[in-house]
Formats: sequence, structure tokens, C-alpha cells
Amino acid sequence: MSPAQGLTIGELSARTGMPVSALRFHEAEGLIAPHRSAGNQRRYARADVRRVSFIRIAQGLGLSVAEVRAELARLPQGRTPTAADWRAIGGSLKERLDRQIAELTRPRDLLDGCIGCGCISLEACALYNPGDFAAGKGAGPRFILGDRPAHPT
Amino acid sequence: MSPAQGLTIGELSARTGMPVSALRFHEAEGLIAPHRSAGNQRRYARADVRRVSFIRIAQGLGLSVAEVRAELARLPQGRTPTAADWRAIGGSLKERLDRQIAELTRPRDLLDGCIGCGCISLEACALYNPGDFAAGKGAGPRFILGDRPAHPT
DNA sequence: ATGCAAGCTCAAGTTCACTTGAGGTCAAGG
DNA sequence: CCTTGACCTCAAGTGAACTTGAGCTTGCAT
Repeated sequence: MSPAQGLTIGELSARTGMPVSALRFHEAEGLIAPHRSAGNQRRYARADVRRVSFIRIAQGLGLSVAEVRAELARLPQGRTPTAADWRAIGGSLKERLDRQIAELTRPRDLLDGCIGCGCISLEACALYNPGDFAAGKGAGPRFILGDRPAHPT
Repeated sequence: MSPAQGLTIGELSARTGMPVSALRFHEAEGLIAPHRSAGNQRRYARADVRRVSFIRIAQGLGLSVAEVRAELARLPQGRTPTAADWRAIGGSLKERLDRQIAELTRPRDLLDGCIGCGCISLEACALYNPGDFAAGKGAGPRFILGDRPAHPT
């Protein structure tokens, strides 16, 4: 195996667990940019294993492709990212998780109160219109927590 | 307004904030079952306001239509649900939220560790294969075994 | 009686994140 | 040289949860 050539898409898929079709899709979405061999086949750098692993982790945590792209955009271009580069992104992910936990904790506590009073689903209930969840407009699926608006029609 | 006749779809929409199209969709999905007027128009019972409010809350908390349907199936048929009936469902929702919070807290704490060590996205990182984010299908994670990146990059 | 908002049904469109399929190319072994 | 398997592109399909549109009917006010 010659590391100078880089990994084929199949090899990267095997190392990361990311399906080949997903790797191609993510390339089209701008999450990763392999170079090509003489015969037009994708060749991935060693550091791309880490990049793809990050994509998997981030999506498992609920980030959309656009959000992952935004995080990855913070990595340096031209040079292989260092541990410190990844650390910064890890911090951003943690903040996100903290926010999500808080957004779940509030209704949970509200629900505790509701269980006592039996008011669940009453229009006056604090749960009913906390202002941030619900309120989806536009086409397309609604996302768990966070509700990304599509765009006005 | 004659309460004997029930609410029209537009009235229910106005009271709950649920779009008319969504009410019709939810009926097709079996979440709600209004009766019909002589002229084939939907007529909703007063208690349906509560039911639709619940659907909104539950979906805001991340339940899918199928999951909402499952919760609603626990309500008594034939009789208008009491506060106690709704309370039982509230308890089930709370358990769900507790689980979700726990599922977010674990990776958050893991990430705290990763921020210290800079290992994020390393194949060996605890975050990478915590066992619950979907993992790939097929054989186990061979990337954990046997694939140590000799030097941090 | 007439007008028109509001209701009805059914089909098709929308977004996201991919997967699947068709049809063709490349690389390595025998 | 030939075959086989991995790779390529591009188009279309998937499923969730709705929305939008077309074409037609109801119901209430004037």
C-alpha cells in the first residue's frame, strides 16, 4: 500500500463505517474534497479519516449537513488540522449539547408541574406555548428540537 | 354558535394553531377522528381541542406521528378523557424526556473529556462508538481494533 | 337567488439525507 | 487479453410530515 496515493473510497468507507454512497453525497455537499487519481477515482488523505469520523459524530449528535459544513469550515484550509483545531470544534459541539439539554430540561420540569395539576394540553398550560417549540411553518419535515425554517414562500 | 354541532375544521385550527391541512393529514394518520355533518364536513368535539393541543406539544418534544398515535391510543375510547387520563400520558412524556436528556448528557460529558485530550474524531475516542448512535450495519467496528493512528496529527 | 368564503378529495410537490439503479470505466489478477 | 470487482456519473426513489393545487360542493349572508 502506498500512502502517497491516498485511500480509495472503499478503503475510507471501511475505516470509517461511512457508506460509499454517503461519502460521495457528502462530497457533493461540500463536506469533504478528495483529489482524483489519473483515472478519475477519488483519493482521500489520511486526515480525511478523522474528518469523516467527525461528520459521523456530529450527525449522531443531531447536526444537519449544513451545520456540519459550518463547523468544518472553521478548520484550516491547505494544512492538515491539528489536535488544537479539532479541540475548538469539540468546544462548539459541547455548547450545542448544553443548549439542547437545557431546551429539553425546561419542558421536562414544566411537565412535572403539569402531572400534578393535570392541565396537560390545556391552552393555558405553560407547556402549550413556551414560545420556542412548535410554531413551524413552511414545507418539509420538522426537526427534533430546533426547527430549522425552510424559507418564506 | 351551537355546541351541539361541534367545531368546524377552521374553528379548531383557529383555537389550536394547527393548520387546516395538518388537521386533515392527522386524521388520515389516525390521530383524530371527527364525525361528519350532513354535508360531509368535519365536525370536531370540544375535547378535540385538547387532543390537538397534545399533538402539538408532543411533536414539539420530538415525537413522531407514530409515537403520538401510540400515546393517544392509551386514552379511553367512547368517553371523553379525564384529567387523570391526560396525566398518565404526561407521565409517559416525562419519562421520554428524561431518557432524551440522559442520551445527550453522556456524549456531552464525553466531549468534555475529549476537549481536554484533543482526541475528538480519533477512531479510539469514546465518542466515536458509544454504541447507540446508529453505528453501521454489518460487521462490528473494525476501525476501533487494529487501526491506531500512530501519531496525532 | 346569488355570491363567495370555507369545506371536500385526491394528486403532486417540498426538504433532508441519503440510497438505488442504469449504464459505463478502471485496475489488478490469471 | 480477459474477466471481475471496485469505481465513475447522473437520475430517480425513499420516508417523514406536511403543504399546495386543481376542481368541485356547502353553507351562510345579502
